[in-house]
Amino acid sequence: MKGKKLTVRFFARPTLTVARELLGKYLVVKRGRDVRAGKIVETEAYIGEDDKACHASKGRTKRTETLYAKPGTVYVYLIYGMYHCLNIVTEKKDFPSAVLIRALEPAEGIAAHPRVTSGPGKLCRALGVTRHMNGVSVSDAALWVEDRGERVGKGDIVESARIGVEYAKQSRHYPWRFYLRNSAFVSRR
DNA sequence: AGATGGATTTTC
DNA sequence: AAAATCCATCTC
Repeated sequence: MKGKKLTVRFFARPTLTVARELLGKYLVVKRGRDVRAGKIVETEAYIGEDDKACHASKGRTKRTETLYAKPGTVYVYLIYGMYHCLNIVTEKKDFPSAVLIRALEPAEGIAAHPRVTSGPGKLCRALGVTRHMNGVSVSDAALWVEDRGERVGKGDIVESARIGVEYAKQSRHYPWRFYLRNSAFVSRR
């Protein structure tokens, strides 16, 4: 199955819009002949230095530099020493914002079981994504997002508070997590 | 130079 | 409830 590759322009828009519209799109990772893909079923938005849950709230550092890159840039970081999280930078260069990919429905090259991609750390392991991919662009040949023509209606999308960022007190009031209502592959069911 | 603490997952 | 495990960032 082949789809239409999303351009940088798709990501150069408000982060909440990108987070919503990524649902139902396909994330594809290619390494040599090894192609792995999955439908995006859960995302979270992280927006700007004022967002306490966003890594950029600490300012521009070596680690967060990627968040300030061009839209469409992939931001991968290591968490808890064991897991990687994959984000795609949004909006515009020098404004730190990104969408965290939290769950996939396996499509190609991944076991079709919710267990392997239902969570940001797990899906990176399933896709073979590591911090070495930090800074690559979705316009490169290693990783991209494509539209396979699946329609996602407004009623298919559930909004909720983000996971694991309770310390950012305001986060409770910002429903910046989005997932497909009917997906069995969402984390924290 | 040493301490600290995660946008997680699994297991006891 | 707590371990597993590493590195960017903070503190001295």
